[in-house]
Amino acid sequence: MKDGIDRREDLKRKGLKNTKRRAAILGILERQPLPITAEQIFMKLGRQEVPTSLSTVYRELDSLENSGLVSKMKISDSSKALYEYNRMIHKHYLICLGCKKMIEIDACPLKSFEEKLEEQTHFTITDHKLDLYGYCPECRAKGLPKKA
Amino acid sequence: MKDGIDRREDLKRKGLKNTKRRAAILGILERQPLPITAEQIFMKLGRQEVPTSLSTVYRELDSLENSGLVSKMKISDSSKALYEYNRMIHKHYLICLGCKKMIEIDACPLKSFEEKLEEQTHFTITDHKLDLYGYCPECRAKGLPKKA
DNA sequence: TTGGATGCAAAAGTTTTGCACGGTT
DNA sequence: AACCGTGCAAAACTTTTGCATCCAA
Repeated sequence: MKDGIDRREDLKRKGLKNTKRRAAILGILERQPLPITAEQIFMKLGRQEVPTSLSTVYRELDSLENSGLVSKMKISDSSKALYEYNRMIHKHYLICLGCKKMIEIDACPLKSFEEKLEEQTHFTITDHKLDLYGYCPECRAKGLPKKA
Repeated sequence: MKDGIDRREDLKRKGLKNTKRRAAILGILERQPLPITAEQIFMKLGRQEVPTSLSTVYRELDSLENSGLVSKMKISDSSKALYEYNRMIHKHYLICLGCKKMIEIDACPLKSFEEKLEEQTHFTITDHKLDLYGYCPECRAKGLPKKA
């Protein structure tokens, strides 16, 4: 976990001012093991006595994303975007279609696949998005997925 | 390419009425090699003299998706959803970050990876979402991605 | 005839923006 | 002082919904 000084360094390097709200948002994201929505951050800020408007939360997340400190993602076709602290570790998520719980997956099987595709398509592949979906043991025990 | 009779059969099997608009939307999607937005379908309908309200387009896409005839997807964090005729073929897309062109990829390297994950997590994995991103030869020639 | 399909307008939900003011450097 | 950050309200944008009417089976 980074302290205030480290955080100030991160921001300074990116040319961002070290404001109370910005530091609080980064701190929340750093302590969060899984991606969360802008609204969840907004509510946590309130509880931590750093009242912040929702529009500021979105604006901060946007600049933190542009500076590379935070990543934005969407799962499936859910409406709200999710944000996570960018730990610079490539990873994927396995998401339960029943209870929506997410599990972090560190392994990634795509390196050689991408190399093959680059040869075939002459694209330069820079990135990919992979999420897996299914049912966790608990939801299976509850009889999910429902059978017809 | 399916004709009107085949299309009527598809719909009937799903318990959907064979209306002019529904058939037109299915026809457009069938002829489309790549996923398109609701708005693009809306505009194509106008050009084909099947004027349709945008809300009906969304409603139709929703029922066609529920019946399994059409698939809905979102790429990256783009705002609009994309729809494609469900050809019952598992596939992925490689998307150029410069010009947004999409290439269909038929191969999928995830089967054994999913089996391993099922063992490790005790999830039942039913699906996944994989899109690849990069730059096509044309955009690379134009100097994309821009270097700092 | 009857229930689904449709258009229109309004609403919903998430995210963005204009503007005036406040805080950091 | 200069510039970025912030709150508030309003707007933007995609998608959904209520309701009256229409059409296919």
